[in-house]
Amino acid sequence: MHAYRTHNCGELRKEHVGNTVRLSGWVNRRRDHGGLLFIDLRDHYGLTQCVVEPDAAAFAEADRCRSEWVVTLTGKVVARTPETVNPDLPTGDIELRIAEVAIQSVAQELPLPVFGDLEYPEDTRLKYRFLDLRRERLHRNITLRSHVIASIRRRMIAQGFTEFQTPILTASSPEGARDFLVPSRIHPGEFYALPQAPQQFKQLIMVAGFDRYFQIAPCFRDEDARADRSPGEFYQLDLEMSFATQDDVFAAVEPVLHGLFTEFANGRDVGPAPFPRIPYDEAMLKYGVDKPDLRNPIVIADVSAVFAREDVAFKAFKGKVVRAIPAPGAGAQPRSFFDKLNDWARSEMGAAGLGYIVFEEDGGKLTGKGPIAKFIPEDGLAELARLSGVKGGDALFFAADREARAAALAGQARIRLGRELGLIDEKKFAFCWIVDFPMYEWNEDEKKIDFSHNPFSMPQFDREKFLALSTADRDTILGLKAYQYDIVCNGIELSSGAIRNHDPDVMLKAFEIAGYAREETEARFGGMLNAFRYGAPPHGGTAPGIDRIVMLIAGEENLREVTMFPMNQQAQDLMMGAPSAVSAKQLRELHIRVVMPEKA
RNA sequence: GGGGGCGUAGCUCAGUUGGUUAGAGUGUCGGCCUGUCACGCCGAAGGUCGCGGGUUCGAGCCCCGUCGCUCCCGCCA
Repeated sequence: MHAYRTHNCGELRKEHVGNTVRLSGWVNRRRDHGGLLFIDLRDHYGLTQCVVEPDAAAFAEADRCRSEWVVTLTGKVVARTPETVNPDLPTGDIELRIAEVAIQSVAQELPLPVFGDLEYPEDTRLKYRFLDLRRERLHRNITLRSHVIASIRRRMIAQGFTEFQTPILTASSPEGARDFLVPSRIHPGEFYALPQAPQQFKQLIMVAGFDRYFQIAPCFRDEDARADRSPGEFYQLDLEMSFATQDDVFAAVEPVLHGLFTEFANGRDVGPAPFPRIPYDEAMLKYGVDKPDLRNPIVIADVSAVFAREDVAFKAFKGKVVRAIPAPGAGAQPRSFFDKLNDWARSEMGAAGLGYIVFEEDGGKLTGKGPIAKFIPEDGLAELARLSGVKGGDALFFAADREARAAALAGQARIRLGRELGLIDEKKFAFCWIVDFPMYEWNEDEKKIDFSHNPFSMPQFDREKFLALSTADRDTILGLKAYQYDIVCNGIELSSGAIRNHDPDVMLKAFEIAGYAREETEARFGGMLNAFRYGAPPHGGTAPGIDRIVMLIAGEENLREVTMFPMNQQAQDLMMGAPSAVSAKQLRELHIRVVMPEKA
């Protein structure tokens, strides 16, 4: 007989009755009935009830066992009597009659119980991650993550993509996020950087003629964490295609994501492919964000013209962009509902307020109630209702400000209203592409033009005219769109991608517009720029976030619930104790001297 | 860097206007129990109330500071 097990803890059924078997696992639960002792033995595969009586030879040893001890139990499989069958357990028809007990490992009193499904504080869970991972929820999520990644690999390979690895120690690149730096021992004063993404490498792979690349790629960015943003590191399904248009990329990615989410939908609805394609400008108008949750039926309308009318006397909105956010059925909400939203807009969004009108229908005629309704004549109200699509019993909220701020406030109000009015269908995955992102944006602080997203994207503009642009063409430049797109699901940005700029002249010009001298661009992106001078195929791709995909499929709101060994919000690994100080010898070898920040 | 929330037994939490010896559940330990599967019953141990200072006759509770965790803004594809 095998030293540890003949079967796993989720395996035994009626047909095994009469067999002598050996199981190993953790003591999930111990129930001592005096004349009878039950031990539920747990492993990765399941749970098996084991039982022993006081007159049995193995009783004394079994009686010592406590929660989370690791033990090997040997004995005969017996059928349970009909009234003691446990229908909730796959192994519930049988039990193991313990004849032999071998204790493999004992456990101290647990800082985090494995049994049960109570919530525990994050720091305890992170410090004792190995215990938390034994618990059903995390164990299931992490296993799911593995299945999701396996499915992604299958689907990508089926679509003709080839997986390649790219370096982890590479060069710092100036754009985007802060880099993690690794000091060089051999080259004093010089540093490697961990890749923020394999962006340049995958473009070089295209130049090298490999045509369709993918990788489950680790990415490193030294920025602050959020619930949907792990500190430091995360994984992307990085992919790139040669001789591909934007539509080709969409056509390659849609079946992978649609198929993947359908495979793991578990009763949830996955909207049909092709996914809706929404231009960035339209998204900002209708949803007030560039990552709209399309499960939320609310659509924002621009009603600036109504408040600009001479017969509309509401001064606070004059000369401003006014966005209207319909709140279906909110007419039935108490006054406090409206006050709360107004308070939220003032305190958290820094807005002047969130005005509203409650619409009532009276014999086919629409009337308005609320603080600002009286400033608007009857046909003005009708126009508001027409533009926003509200009807009797609905409320209409207003965000008034400069355009960007009005859009942002309206967008956040839309999210809040959707949630609070229960308009979100939780059993749905709503995908969309956001397309035509602006190439550049105005940096108000530094009074200069910045790349608004990925600097390697191809501008949607005639090549010769682009090369001829000058700083005098500011409005044209800020109006430029790029072949740059995002995939969004349920209001979460899953990925961004682009058709790349593979033309060295256009690239140098693109950087020049953003304030990088030609020599500087050559110095910083020389590797890639140089490659483009030796025959570069037109190419493009994208990189959906693996962690966020798993989070959506697992129905979790936090990345730590789908990450095996996550760091806390302060980017510390509480289990391993990272980051940590290193020895003086290590620092000397790396030619590094530590200068601590001065205490304020 | 800034804002919100939280911090009381190993764990989850309660603790009234500031008032005797800070409680419950769970876990641990001991006793009883032959069919439980969140077993049941009895008992015991277990607390620098995050830390420091202040106000007060008296502080878990009020004030100031500080530390930790978390959510958000800034930052970030």
